[in-house]
Amino acid sequence: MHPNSNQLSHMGTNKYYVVWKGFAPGVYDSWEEAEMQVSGYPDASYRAFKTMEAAVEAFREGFDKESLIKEVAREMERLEKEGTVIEFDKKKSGKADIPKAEAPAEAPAPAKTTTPIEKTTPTETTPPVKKRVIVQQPPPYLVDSLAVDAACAGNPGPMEYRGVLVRTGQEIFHVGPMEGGTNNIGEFLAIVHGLALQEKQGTRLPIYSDSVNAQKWIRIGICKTQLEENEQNAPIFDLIRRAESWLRTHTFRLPIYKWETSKWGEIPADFGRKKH
RNA sequence: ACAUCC
DNA sequence: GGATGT
Ligand SMILES: [Mg+2]
Ligand SMILES: [Mg+2]
Repeated sequence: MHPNSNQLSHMGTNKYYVVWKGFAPGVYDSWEEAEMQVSGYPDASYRAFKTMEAAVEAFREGFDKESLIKEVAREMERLEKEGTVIEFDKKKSGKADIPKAEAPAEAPAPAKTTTPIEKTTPTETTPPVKKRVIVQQPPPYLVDSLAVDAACAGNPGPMEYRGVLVRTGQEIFHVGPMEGGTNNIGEFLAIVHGLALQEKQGTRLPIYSDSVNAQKWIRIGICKTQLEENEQNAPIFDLIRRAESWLRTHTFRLPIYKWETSKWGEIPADFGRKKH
């Protein structure tokens, strides 16, 4: 469901758009602005509000309350259908066999409110009267960074990986699909590719990966996969050897950080094809 | 258990 | 539900 941007296109829009998860979370007063922050962002979270006050308040909550409520409602319905009895009584409960209900989903912790960011320095092209960005939270991660991720259709299965600029979502590299890889091989190769490419380009963006496993393999300089080589996946093993060799023969390194998926949502390089 | 991939 | 990994 997308807010409609067509109607009343003249004389400025009257809605306010909260972006909780997007390239630059904040409150925007035009769908065009908001859309730039959410389109192409995995699991983007955003909603339109009628007034700036409502929007700012909702943004400060740190998450989309509306969708959380709907989630909880769906869960209640599901439990009801299963015949699960939810017990709201306090400590004292003499009743013997009441099936235990799952704890209701907890509200995510509100985004940490750190110092308000200075507005992106207005250029001459910025409309002077009306600020377009009403509220802007600095994201908890480094925006000047490269995000990498891998995917495979089955594990093992056809494997691919890519890297994107966190700031813009722009894809910097994309390899595959290649037959018969594992998730972990892909996550490993993605990081090495990010390092090698940046050395070649002369850039030094820190790298985000959501794979603790791959980060460890980078540290030890070895792809410790248990997958066995065969004819089908030979090209992947070729790549692995090249990657390990690169790590051995180059001292060039960059900070590699854990992308905290549970707090920040899917890494921007995600392929967005998980179930659910 | 944690982190991922389907 | 199943696989890859520490
Ligand atoms: Mg990943
Ligand atoms: Mg992913």
